Amino acid sequence: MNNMKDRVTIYEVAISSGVSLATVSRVINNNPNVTEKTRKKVEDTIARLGYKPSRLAQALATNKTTNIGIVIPSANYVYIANMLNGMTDEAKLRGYQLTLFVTNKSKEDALQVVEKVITSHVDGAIIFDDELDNEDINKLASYKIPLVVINNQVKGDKLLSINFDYEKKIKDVIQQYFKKGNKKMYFLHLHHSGRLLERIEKSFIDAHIKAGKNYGVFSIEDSYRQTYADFMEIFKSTKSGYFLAYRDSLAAAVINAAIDSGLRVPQDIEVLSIIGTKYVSIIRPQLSSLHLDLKEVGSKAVMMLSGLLTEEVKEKNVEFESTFVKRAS
Amino acid sequence: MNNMKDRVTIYEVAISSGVSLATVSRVINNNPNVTEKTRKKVEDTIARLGYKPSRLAQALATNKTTNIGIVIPSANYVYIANMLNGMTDEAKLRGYQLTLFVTNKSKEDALQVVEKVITSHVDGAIIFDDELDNEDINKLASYKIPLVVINNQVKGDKLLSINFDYEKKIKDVIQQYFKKGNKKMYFLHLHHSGRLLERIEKSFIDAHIKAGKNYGVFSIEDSYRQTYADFMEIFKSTKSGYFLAYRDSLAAAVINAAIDSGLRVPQDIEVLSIIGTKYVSIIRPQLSSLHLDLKEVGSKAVMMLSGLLTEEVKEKNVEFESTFVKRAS
DNA sequence: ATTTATAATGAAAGTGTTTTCAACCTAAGG
DNA sequence: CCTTAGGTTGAAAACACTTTCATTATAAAT
Repeated sequence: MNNMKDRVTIYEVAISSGVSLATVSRVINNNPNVTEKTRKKVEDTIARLGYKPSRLAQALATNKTTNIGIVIPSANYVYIANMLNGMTDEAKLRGYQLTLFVTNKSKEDALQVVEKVITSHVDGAIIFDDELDNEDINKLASYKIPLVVINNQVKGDKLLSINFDYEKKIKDVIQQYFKKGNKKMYFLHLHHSGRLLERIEKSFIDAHIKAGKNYGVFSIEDSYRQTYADFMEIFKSTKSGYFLAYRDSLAAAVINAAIDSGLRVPQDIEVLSIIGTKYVSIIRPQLSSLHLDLKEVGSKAVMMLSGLLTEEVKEKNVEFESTFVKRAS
Repeated sequence: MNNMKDRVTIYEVAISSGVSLATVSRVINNNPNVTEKTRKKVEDTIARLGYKPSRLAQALATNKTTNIGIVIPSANYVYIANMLNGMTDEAKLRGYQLTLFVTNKSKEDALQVVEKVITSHVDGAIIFDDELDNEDINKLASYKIPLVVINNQVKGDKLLSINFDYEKKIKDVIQQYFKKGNKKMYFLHLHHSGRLLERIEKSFIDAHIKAGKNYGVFSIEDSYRQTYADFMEIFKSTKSGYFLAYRDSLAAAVINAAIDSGLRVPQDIEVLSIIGTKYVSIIRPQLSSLHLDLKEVGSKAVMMLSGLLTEEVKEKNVEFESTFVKRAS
């Protein structure tokens, strides 16, 4: 049995149902200017032949691909997976496909990604990656690619943005802590973590300077294993402190190292994970975190982009508010 | 300053450099049959005009998109994120883009996804989703879409496959346990978890029947929170057991519930996470698991598909071997 | 029955490339 | 100096659609 199908084209459908290409096209696109009779006829032969329009040819003709590009540093982070989850759901609802572009946190790759996005003919793109700077994003914009930019401080006339209030919230948390807490606070500085974290770090430092308080910064690798090892070392001498880490896996490294060093959480060591995923409550002791519904962010981003594409922009900038959730750490 | 660019076409490049479309095309595609002189001339005007070939038009003309479709149940699982990570890296290396198709574990969505993959003109697809059955996959194959199928028992002439040895390994683990362990074993049955888990469950049950041993099955939701709640209840009466859970977040639910119920791990309660991600060693007590490098699986899948596309198939079926890693649970 | 307005249809051009084939040019060989 | 072979080039068709505009068919109005 040879049921291999050669792609059937609109041309064959037209011939086979005795109408013109234009009419078939109208049927496909639900154009009302077709008699019920011919519509039925065409639909029948479409079904009989198993015709499926080529999105490629449609895209070329209409200059719309129904593809949207997603620019992220990597697919491997849980918080990004959460966001992707929201995006895929919303995209499916609205008939878009998602194409992934990952920068791997490298400037070189980021430049490549910009080129790829331009030549890929996406209808628009969502950028959640602060490896892309003003120049990159303006380049995309100059190619008339509608953009939603998440948590990246770039400016631009046409672009929509979503921002988080991490910097502000961190400041609040710190202020609050100054009143009651007594441990020295430490910020975990990550290399190549992007400008969001830099801004948060600045926020952290500013708050301390303003209050005339002492603080510490540890530089760590973006690796649970390495951070755990580092802190096993650190906790040989440092016996107390309040540690602010970017993600829950890094915060978990601190917490686990503390406990494995015989320190008590939160009596001796306190830990805050800035970006919390569902693992904050799986890890024991449970991690305090700034909670944000990343899935919601993802679907919001797609909604906004979709609005931009259909020229029904409702909000140009939305800010997501995170909430500080105090857990056992 | 208006630096908005209208897309410059190959036509304009041809005019502007005084050659034909064909020649420009040759330059773009590194066709050797072009004199250095004209090549230089064309390349200069390409640079000057900022011309970028339209991948859409190229795709239509060549019937190649350099896009590959990735079919997954959801982007939200860590093990899938790991695999995606391997895929994006390998795809970048080989010049492919990844387009996501998620089925949401619904048969209806799966059918839609099949249609979308067909009309999307991907060069090939990687399927890691056992919501797609023989019929679906044969349909894709009948449209001549090169396929790599991961952990899905479908048969097919042209398709490449990657499989895991979970069923066999589970059997081994159980046999081993029969020799030394004394707790009753329980399998955590997930609704809508797909046929992979069903096969593993069958493997589990078979092993017990064969050995004439007693076993238990708990039906759970695919949710950490719910599973945790369920087991807080279960542990009021059940005070010991060896629990096999599909993913680490579910295994963690059991372990946390056990500990929060005052039971000891592993003295009273033992837990095995079948699919382990990096969280198995973050969670305390650390989870025993079957270890598999999912990132590697992802890149292997892309390599294989890439081979299929360039007609250099080396392996038709590869089996990834998982290793049982005994940790503190 | 004739005119008029409107709805349905088709021809053809447009979308931005690649590719085939014929034509052309150049340099080598006689 | 002429022929020939080989490498370079361009014209035009092909890819699978959409869309505009002109034409034809249909129904309504006189």
